Amino acid sequence: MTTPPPGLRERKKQATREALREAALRLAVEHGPDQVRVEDIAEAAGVSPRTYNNYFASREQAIVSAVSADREARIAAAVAARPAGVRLADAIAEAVVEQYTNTGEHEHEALLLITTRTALRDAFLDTTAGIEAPLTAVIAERIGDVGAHAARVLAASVAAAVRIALEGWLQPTGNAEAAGGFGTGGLVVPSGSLPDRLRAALAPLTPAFDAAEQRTQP
Amino acid sequence: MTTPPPGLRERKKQATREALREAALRLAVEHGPDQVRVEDIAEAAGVSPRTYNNYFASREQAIVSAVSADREARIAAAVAARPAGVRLADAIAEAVVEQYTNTGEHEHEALLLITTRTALRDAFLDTTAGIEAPLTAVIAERIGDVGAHAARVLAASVAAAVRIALEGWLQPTGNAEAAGGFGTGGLVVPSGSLPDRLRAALAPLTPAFDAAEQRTQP
DNA sequence: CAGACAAAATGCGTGCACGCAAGTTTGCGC
DNA sequence: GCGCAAACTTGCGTGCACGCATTTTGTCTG
Repeated sequence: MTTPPPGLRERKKQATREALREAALRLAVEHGPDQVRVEDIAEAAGVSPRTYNNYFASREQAIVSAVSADREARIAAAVAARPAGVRLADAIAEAVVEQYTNTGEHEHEALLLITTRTALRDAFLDTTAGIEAPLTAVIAERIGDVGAHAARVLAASVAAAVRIALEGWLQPTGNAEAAGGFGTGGLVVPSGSLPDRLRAALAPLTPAFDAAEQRTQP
Repeated sequence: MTTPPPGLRERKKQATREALREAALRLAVEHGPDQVRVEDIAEAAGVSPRTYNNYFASREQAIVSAVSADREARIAAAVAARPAGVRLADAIAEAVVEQYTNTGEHEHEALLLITTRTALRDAFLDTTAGIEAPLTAVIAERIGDVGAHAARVLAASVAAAVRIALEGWLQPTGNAEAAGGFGTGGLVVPSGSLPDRLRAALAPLTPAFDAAEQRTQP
């Protein structure tokens, strides 16, 4: 289940993908997100515009993917790396926080950019959906095949929680009427760091994980 | 907090929206989903193509919205209608099942259509996101303001679960390798009715709701 | 009722996503 | 090495989403 030897074909493909990522982000930072056309990105990466669209389904996706890279796979690996003794809920929370905390200098600059445009923000939030599949796998491994459904649902819930945490974190200035049709009541956390937000968002799901875990190892 | 008297303006707007919905679905059924251009839908509804895009952000959204209509608001109302005695998790599960079960003749025809195109299927699944906000409101009302965060997360989890249930239900034929990188283990529910799927998807979240509910009413 | 004001409809222009049908490269067995 | 099949790239054409400026249409007030 390891990488056999990645042939030339695959390596070239990854190189192109990386070139597009890098070009997209760099141009967006240099000239502003709205002043960059797909044509420019493709040219900077040395491919045709049509090829660009074989790699990314939207302009925003390319820019954002330079930041999110392949966090998806790393989260699953981070969960699997935790000793089997710790509670599943804790293992996941720690892994998630860990993977969303490596804010390199380079990335921080990009995040500021993302905050400025709603389309970019949305694209970034959509990347959380990518962690569902890997998470489903590791969760299912813990709670056994009888909980295959549950694994899927729990993974999706985690993704949703992470999304919510990021959503609030990327909010430039605090605003009200965010929840659903009525003010949030007035006493929500004003801002908070990203790790705190992530932990807070994941906390409500803990009981569900505990229950799922206990059902298999009584 | 009731509807004062909805002016002519608002009524016309809803009429236009309804006309677009109806036209989109009808034309899609008649000529096939791919043979219908936005221009056709707009013309059938008696508005300009540009106006069409003021109501719907994509062609698929218009078609799908004829089915999903405003299930969002109805789900929240259905939850609120349950007596305060029943467990929150049960109230939500019942309300969700109830709202996704009224398969009118007309709707069933549309669902078959949706199954045939991936783009339509995705658009339909995306409608589940719309129930988050109303659900957040009703959940928050039950568990109090201290659980404002939790309400948001739980609502999103419910939406995710519903999405998963619908996803599986719309699958034309059973296929493997659906979960995350490895076979589902072999013993998942082959098909099942929609209500069953919904209940099964929501079940893993029950402990989380119980915990949230107890924290406020010990 | 007239005139001001807000909201929605419309026309136009631009960039984009993507299907399709070549053309080109890579991998592989002989 | 040779040639073939699959994978990837590219050009082209079409329909679409959406910003902007303008016109039309409710709505409110004196």
